[in-house]
Amino acid sequence: MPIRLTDTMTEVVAQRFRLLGEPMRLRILQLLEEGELPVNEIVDTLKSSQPNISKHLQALCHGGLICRRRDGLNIFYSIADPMVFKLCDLVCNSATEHTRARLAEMNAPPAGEHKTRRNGRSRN
Amino acid sequence: MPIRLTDTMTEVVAQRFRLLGEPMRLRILQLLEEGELPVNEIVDTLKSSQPNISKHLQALCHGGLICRRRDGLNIFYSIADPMVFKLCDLVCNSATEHTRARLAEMNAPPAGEHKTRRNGRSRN
DNA sequence: CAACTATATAGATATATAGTTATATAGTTA
DNA sequence: TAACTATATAACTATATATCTATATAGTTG
Repeated sequence: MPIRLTDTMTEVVAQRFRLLGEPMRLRILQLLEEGELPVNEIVDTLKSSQPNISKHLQALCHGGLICRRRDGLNIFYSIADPMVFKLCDLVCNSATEHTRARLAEMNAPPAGEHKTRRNGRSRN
Repeated sequence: MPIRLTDTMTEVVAQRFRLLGEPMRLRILQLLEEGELPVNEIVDTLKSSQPNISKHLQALCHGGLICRRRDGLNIFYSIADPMVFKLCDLVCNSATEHTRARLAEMNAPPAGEHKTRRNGRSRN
């Protein structure tokens, strides 16, 4: 079957990946992995502006990756979907391997791509 | 431990997620899941311009998610790292669940929160 | 109530990038 | 060689968004 996902679902999945495609948001998620935190602590730890952190928190919250709880003046954010860490591990391992392979390439001479003879069009 | 990833590694991981955060690239990956394909078939199937597809293919190739092989005039691309499908499945399931939860929220009255009853807040 | 604190939002700017059209490159075939 | 084909790249436009500053909102405390 050619299509695994509908167009709509593809958009949704892409949207989620994009949510994870920002270093600052990844840092926030890593921070929250230890447990819930109020905004000001995240701001202090990550050394960014409060509005910026708030915006990223909104984005993550809206995307369902974290959730919020109010306690007095503080808003505590926490991980809503631990799946993100599985994702990060997968990507991290894969990226590491890719980098290692590239380094190996640079050490070993490329030796030329073996040119295969053409075998007509591949209509399947 | 507060920090799971170094700053550099966080950037690398974010970069990879961003690579997956584009519907067109996800469609390309889904297409290639069936097997290697030359550029022109991808262009025909996805109904985008050839330069656009080529650019996305370059990005995916550079990121190590797909690899290329020349055969005569054709360049065949194929999946280099099947991990992407694990990622997609994870995200897909998580997103589906999130959507389902939201729908349930809309049906059930929001009795959970303490004092949020003064007026119907449209935002969430 | 006013003053204060914590967080959210609005508006502006700058950068990244998806898509376009036009052209270049590489390989093939006459 | 020139003509042709498949793919890549360049230059541009338009859109998205990360970050900033300033301000608004919500809750607390005097």
